[in-house]
Amino acid sequence: MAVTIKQIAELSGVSRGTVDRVLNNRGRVKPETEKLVRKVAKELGYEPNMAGKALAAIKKNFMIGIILSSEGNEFFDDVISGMRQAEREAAAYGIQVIMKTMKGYHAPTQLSLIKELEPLVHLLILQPINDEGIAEKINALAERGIRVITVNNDIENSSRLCYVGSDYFKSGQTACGCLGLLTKGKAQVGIATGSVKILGHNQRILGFNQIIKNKYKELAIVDIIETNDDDEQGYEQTLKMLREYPKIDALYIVAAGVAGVCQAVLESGKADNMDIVACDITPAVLKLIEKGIIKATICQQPYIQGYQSLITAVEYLVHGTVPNQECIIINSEIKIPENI
Amino acid sequence: MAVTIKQIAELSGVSRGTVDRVLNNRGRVKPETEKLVRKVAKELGYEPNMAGKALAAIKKNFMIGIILSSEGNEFFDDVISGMRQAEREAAAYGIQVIMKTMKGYHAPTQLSLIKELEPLVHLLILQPINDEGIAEKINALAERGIRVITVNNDIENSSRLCYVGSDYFKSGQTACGCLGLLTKGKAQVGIATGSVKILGHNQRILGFNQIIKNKYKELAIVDIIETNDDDEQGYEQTLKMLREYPKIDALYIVAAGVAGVCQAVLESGKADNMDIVACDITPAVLKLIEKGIIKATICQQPYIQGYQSLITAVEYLVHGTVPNQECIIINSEIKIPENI
DNA sequence: TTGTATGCGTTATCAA
DNA sequence: TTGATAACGCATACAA
Repeated sequence: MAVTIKQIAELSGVSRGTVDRVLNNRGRVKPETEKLVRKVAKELGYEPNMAGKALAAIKKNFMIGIILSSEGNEFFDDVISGMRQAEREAAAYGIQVIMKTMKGYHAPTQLSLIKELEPLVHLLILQPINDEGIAEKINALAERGIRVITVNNDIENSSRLCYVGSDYFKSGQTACGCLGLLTKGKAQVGIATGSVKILGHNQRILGFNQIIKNKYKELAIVDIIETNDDDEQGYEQTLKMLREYPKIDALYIVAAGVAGVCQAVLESGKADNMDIVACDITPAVLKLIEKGIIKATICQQPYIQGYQSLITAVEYLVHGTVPNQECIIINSEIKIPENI
Repeated sequence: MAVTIKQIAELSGVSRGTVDRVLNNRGRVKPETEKLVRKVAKELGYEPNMAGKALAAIKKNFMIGIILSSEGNEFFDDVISGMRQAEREAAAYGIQVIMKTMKGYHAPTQLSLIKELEPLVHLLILQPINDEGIAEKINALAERGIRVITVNNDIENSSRLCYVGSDYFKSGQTACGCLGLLTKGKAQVGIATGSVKILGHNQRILGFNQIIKNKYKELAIVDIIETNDDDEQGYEQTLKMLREYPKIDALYIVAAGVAGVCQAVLESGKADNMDIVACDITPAVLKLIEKGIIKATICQQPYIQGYQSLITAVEYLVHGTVPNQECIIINSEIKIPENI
């Protein structure tokens, strides 16, 4: 039988209320009493019961806000599925969830969504735009007692409670590891990134580069183009790159626009001698994987990201659990046709 | 606000007890009353509150038994860690866990452990030995109301509640996919299995073979040896195989004995021209991966297996949740040095 | 500074 | 066949 507050109260010769005040540091307790209660609690090895806490938490009517730049980006479908699952579990605590979505990365738009949710919620899950104003807003919210959990992207210099998402640097390292194995460590590599303005994309390229430097010294990056996450641009830029550097025999596609990039490879007649590694797994990528055009893709488990971010929020509100790492890193997985 | 039994009772003009009897099919309710209550519950969209159930479950003093052939097999260290984590969470329901371990795969030993736990537990998590007597015992337990969850290995023709573990066939497919990419689809492959008597090992080889047949037709399996999960035997057998078939330039190591197998490869001076894919990630495998001797390993996420099996048990006991698939498959992950 | 009473939602027991 | 009531463990408003 697990130890309860009631037992501690009886053994200490005080009331349950007093034990509660001691164990939750609410003050208004005589020092000697406090000492005694703590001693008894420790001796018995008291661990608070989660079900009891959960039930009591219902009365607090917690509300969690979510803001995602998910519109028109199918990557987030799975993130949202994960959040929906976590939302069902949160119902046990009487916690409600309110989600706002936006399109693109316009900081003022995100700011106004934050202001909309601010008066309603006790905690905010945010896929932050990398902008000074957003960082400041996160800090301001924290001072008002509304903590922010960043999801999918992190934001530096802010007092967010934690970050839940992938390690972009490691994702890039993994991509390079795959390409190294595929090419026996010898290739002329072209990189198709989304945008040099997006932190995550750059971090992936940095990781990729680091492995080249330390391990695969005969992989050479000969060009980097930007797709702006767009198939059209990916197509045009890739065609140009392949014309300009005909020796390219490997590609690392860092972000979206994958279908366009691969279209260009096919039309250049180079598909047979090109090792391509991509990121994530949209329906478009899936097709290209199955056809063998893309050899491997590094996936960041969007469902888990969504699920874990909301569960972390619930734990914080209900049990006061602060995540023990500041960054909850969701592993990146290597996917090939056989393990999809 | 979520709907509660109390609200249903008020709106139906009956007591909470009656609502409980209806919704949990306990009988002893007048048909008309039952109909009314069900109607009201449906209209309000009633969903039972998990925290409430959890709290009430404490009084039942549930006990879960676990039996693992884990002694001397470090693969299970992570399985057990996952179980320990789930055990902490089970404490919220007042559920206790009792674990028995054994060494090797002697069915009578396992049977006697089952008999030891039988009078104590409400559910059993078992890593079953593939034996007729064990299957029968599982069925007998089910009839007495003690359901069994198989973990890591499944057992056919039994009334187990569900299986939690990897898909060995798919693991083999994935291994072949990796080897296909590494060798550009052309290689003479040697296979080092654990034992042809162990179901999981055979299923991996079947999966491997299926991908050869359907996709990589120029991969040829030239020999299969048994390590019996032992480094010594792995070493001897591999040496022999490499002498006999000097053309072998790829290896699929299906089970343990990895260090021995690789030692033989190194001593034959063939390491530089040998693409090796292994399974799981023990400290020995880790070293070989980091040295580049093993190019990739297919891991079955032991921690998740342990965690998920116990969580599934808890859900079943507390909420009566029967898993919606008969097999809860834990994904196999491809690991290379960069994503470990 | 401390104790008491009540409620959170579900389940079980006992009485009617 | 039903209803009333008391747990389960924790949190808190209010009384003392």
